[in-house]
Amino acid sequence: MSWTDERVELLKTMWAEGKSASQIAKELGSVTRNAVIGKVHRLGLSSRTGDASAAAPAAAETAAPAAAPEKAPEPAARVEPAPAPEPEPAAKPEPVAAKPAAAVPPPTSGVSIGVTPVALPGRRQIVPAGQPLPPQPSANEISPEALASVREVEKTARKLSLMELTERTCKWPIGDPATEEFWFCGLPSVAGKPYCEAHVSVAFQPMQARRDRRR
DNA sequence: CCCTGATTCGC
DNA sequence: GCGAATCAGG
Repeated sequence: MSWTDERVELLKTMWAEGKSASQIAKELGSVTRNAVIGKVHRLGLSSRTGDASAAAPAAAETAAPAAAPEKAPEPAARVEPAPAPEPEPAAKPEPVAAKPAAAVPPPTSGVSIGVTPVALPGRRQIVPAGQPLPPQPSANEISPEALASVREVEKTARKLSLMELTERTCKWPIGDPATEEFWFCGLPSVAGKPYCEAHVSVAFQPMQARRDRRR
């Protein structure tokens, strides 16, 4: 495929929104990030001046490709890009589940039939900061053995922050989101899944096994 | 290692 | 004009 007018327009838009060359390449398809960068330069919009308002959302997109604000009205042309508000997990009142909506809860689609996601840690409802924490995966949902083995694996977690998550890192939350003791597993994720081997095994369980364990 | 954008240069 | 290869950096 080549640089049709529409594709160029898309490129311009996305670039202005602050998306990375690789993201743009992925969305356009049939082009590499190199091609995108090359085009960007030839178009002379490399300095990314058009509009800095959307620069921040782009970062979050790496971890949560779900939905990002497409455009925000910018009153006046800003010369300096607005500094990106850095989401500090422990400082943010919001629960983890609010942001990586696509990351934390197990995917409801793309999962093979007969397998169902189990209750996850941070995901209940909106829990105000300072409130009692949502329980970690409870023992009645996950077998003691599996739980123990996961705890072991978690000792080797990479302890990534929200911003450090990529498509290939395990997005399982570990610890208390309201404190410094919070991070994401970060170990290599299983291809196509949001979690590493260990966490996939607790997140996705055969319906049969799960039913049998219920009280 | 994962990723970023910038540059070069043969096509 | 195009984009792979490469560079420089986080």
